[in-house]
Amino acid sequence: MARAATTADAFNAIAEPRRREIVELLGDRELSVNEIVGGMPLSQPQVSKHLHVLKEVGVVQSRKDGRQRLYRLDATSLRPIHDWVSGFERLWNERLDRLDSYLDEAQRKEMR
Amino acid sequence: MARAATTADAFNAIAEPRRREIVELLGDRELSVNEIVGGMPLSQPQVSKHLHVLKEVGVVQSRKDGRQRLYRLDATSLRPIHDWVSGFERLWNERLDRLDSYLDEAQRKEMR
DNA sequence: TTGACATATGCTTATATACGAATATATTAC
DNA sequence: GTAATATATTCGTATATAAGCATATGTCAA
Repeated sequence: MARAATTADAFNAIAEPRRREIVELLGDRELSVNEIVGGMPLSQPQVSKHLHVLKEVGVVQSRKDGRQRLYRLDATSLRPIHDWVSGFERLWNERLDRLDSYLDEAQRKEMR
Repeated sequence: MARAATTADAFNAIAEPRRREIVELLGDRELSVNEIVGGMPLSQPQVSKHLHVLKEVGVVQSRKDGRQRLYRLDATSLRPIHDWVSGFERLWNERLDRLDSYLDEAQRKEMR
């Protein structure tokens, strides 16, 4: 089996640095494709392709406006990622980390 | 050019669902390879390979213990992901979202 | 040393990119 | 209709998996 498709979920779509850049640009406001192209060193076709991927996983939405197509971020799609990572947040808190180490050690001793 | 390597950074390493499962298992405590294998429907070689990827990006660390090799999560490696996604957290807060829409609209009108 | 156990590595295959370049498809203006 | 602008799609290529299977490496025990 090959690697999961970039369109499999937001995790995969966002793994690509360029797509994260695009998401960042859209964090401020709705943008046309060309505005995005102007904001990063990437060709128009590449931007369109990345937008396609982002749209397929629901990270962005688009609407027509004349001959432009305006894209905007749908931040709720990023929430699963946030939730998943947040589950480990306490582990990188120094104070709790020390407590954890203590508890882990105690648990390990107990299991012997 | 091909897709970025899974070992490029934590974003790419974590895009793989199986690797996220492994990370979740390690969230509780240090585990041996076989303990991980027992905790998910994956062969030992596959688990070892996934652990290799996770280790290369610093998501896990390992130490020898007799003929076992114990892996543990280094949660700080997940922090960049948390930080990046958190930057958009306010956007999925309903109340603030409405305010944003208002401000965006006002800004767009202003720019015409 | 031999054997059993734990883990890592090598090989093959099917598949999916990301980019570049060219081209196709709208949509508006003249 | 024609040209110009904005965006999407197609094609070719180099590259990188993830899984399955076999096998190598390492470590302890008798």
